[in-house]
Amino acid sequence: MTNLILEKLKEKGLKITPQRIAVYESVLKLKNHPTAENVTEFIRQDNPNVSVGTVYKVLDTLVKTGLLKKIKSERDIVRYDSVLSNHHHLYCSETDRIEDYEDEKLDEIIRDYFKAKNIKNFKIQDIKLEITGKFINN
Amino acid sequence: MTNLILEKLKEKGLKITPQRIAVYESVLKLKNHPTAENVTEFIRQDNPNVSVGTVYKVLDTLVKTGLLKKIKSERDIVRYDSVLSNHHHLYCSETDRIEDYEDEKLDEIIRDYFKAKNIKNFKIQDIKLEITGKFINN
DNA sequence: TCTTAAATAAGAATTATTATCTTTAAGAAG
DNA sequence: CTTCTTAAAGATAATAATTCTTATTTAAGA
Repeated sequence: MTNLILEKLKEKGLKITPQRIAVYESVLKLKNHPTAENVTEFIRQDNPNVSVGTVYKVLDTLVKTGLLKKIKSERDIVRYDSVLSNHHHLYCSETDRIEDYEDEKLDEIIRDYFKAKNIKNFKIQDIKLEITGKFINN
Repeated sequence: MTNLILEKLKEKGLKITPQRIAVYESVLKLKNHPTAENVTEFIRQDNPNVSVGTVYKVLDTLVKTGLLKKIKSERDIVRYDSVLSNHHHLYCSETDRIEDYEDEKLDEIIRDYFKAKNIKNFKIQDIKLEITGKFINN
């Protein structure tokens, strides 16, 4: 895994630092779209001396270079996503659980729909569905 | 307009106060999905003595009673929407502009799609599109 | 190995929001 | 209309998430 991370960082022309490796790795490992706090906590298990500011800065760098994405949430916490392929999110209406949802067929339907119907004054770059509801049986 | 506001507040069983009227009115008037700060600023033009805390509290009350909605944004600011009918949002990738986008036909297509395809372990309550891109010529 | 720009640590500062506590006033009851 | 009760507002302290600042350290190329 570390090799992959090193490669990705290099690919983006980023200086390789232990902090960057640790932050990137933890977002990859932590499944439920971690917050900056989640990441800090996780990293500090092995590496107690990383500073919070650094975590924020690294996360920001990774988002800017496209290695991570931010997730929209109605609360005031920003969460991060390491899945870069196009996908949507299932939001639980009762907890803060967020799951990925991939659906190529749906993407195609929507893409086609907007290809036919042009929105005036707006050039679409990306379309994401936020699907709110309840997780059942789980 | 004030009559409509009074009616709505009464309908929800809320005590009629000048602050509630002012907050509600300003979200209706301010088109671009205002933040709590936008609302406070706007209100204080006429009514310099409303406190910030009250604005937050009133906004919260209006959201809880269903007269307003919160809008998701990746930044740490919460924004409010007075349009209650089902609609989506166009997000500008370069500024913080957010516009409403209504499209019944699209809603129907998506609704039908999910009626056919069941997501396991998840009961859908609501689906919103966040359409990111650039506003042109404007 | 040396140099230098870039990254990190530590903690102060800022921003958005919430909580607390006292005062005020809306609206019901008489 | 006046009084009473209680919810709402005001002021401000507290908290939470994030950003900024400055001094120090370090990665990586010369």
